[in-house]
Amino acid sequence: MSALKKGVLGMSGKDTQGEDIATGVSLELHSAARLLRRNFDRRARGHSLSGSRWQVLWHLVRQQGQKQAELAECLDMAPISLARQLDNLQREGLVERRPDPQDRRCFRIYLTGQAEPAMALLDGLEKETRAQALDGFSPEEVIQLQTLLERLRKNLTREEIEFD
Amino acid sequence: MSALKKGVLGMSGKDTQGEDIATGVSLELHSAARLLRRNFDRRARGHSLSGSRWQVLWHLVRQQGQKQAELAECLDMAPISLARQLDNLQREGLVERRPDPQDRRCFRIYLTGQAEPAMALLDGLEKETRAQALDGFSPEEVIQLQTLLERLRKNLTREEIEFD
DNA sequence: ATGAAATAATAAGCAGGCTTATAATGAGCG
DNA sequence: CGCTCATTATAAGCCTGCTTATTATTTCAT
Repeated sequence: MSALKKGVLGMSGKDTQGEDIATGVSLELHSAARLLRRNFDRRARGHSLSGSRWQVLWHLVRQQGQKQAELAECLDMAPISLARQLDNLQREGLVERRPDPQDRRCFRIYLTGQAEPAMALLDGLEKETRAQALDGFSPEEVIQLQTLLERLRKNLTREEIEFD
Repeated sequence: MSALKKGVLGMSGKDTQGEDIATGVSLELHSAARLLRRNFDRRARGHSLSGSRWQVLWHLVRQQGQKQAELAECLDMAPISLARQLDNLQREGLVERRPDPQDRRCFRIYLTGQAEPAMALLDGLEKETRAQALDGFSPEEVIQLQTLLERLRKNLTREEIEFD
């Protein structure tokens, strides 16, 4: 059964218990993400904001002027999904689509002045949620988690490209 | 600014850089979960299955006979969300709702015989996705990730209860 | 015993993500 | 030039999850 080259799955073959534990990673990841989002969204709802809006704005604060396709890739999100988020953000006056003079197909995305107070609020809410989620974590553990997740994410995005 | 009791957020106050890194945990978690789901769902789509179906079935293989509310709590999911999943799974003949003789309000959830081959297939797909996601991870790192996520999840579910 | 409060499942309707398909524009090559 | 192919944004429609509201039943306190 070539248990040798299994690598990560190396625990397989021993018993089902080992596999169950490994499988748990997928489930934990899902649950954790869902709970995090729910927690954040509950805080943000009153202000007619949300986690997904925050995610987009957070990136824009750090990098404006990208076209939608670029921005979507940075956010690991399908372009159409981002487009709808931008529709909403634009309607609420937080974001601006500026036509690109070089290429009439695309828009460049910028924050408006109104985005600043909204971001201040959202950053606060995110901090609260994060503090709850990471209660009892040492700073090293936070970095550890962050690093592991980053590697996982890169493994999966790399895979996306190879898929084509 | 009482930077002392900040705990996890202890890096704040120094500079924005530290906060950005900490904030990244939320974003990474979201992205990782989304990519994982997308990867799995792409594999499963051809068989008219999905990650969310797998999640429910996976739990049922290990514990049958729970009522929906109990099952939903195990899965960190709102009861109504589970209900709709069960509707689908039932329609496809993978799951059964049996009335509880003691309490006519609730059903007990069981797998049918048809569930077994579907689970074999899904477990295989999940293994593939997981292998990609965790490529390059040592077994210890997988455990680490799993453990950190579990703690995070528990922090957030504990919080849910306190919310009431 | 009975009426009020809790609990189980579901319905209605929204938000966010994805796939697939389309229209418009740009790029490249004959 | 002109034709094909790639790319940008969007539309239509599905899946999954949530909140809030409803109905049926149970529990419990009086």
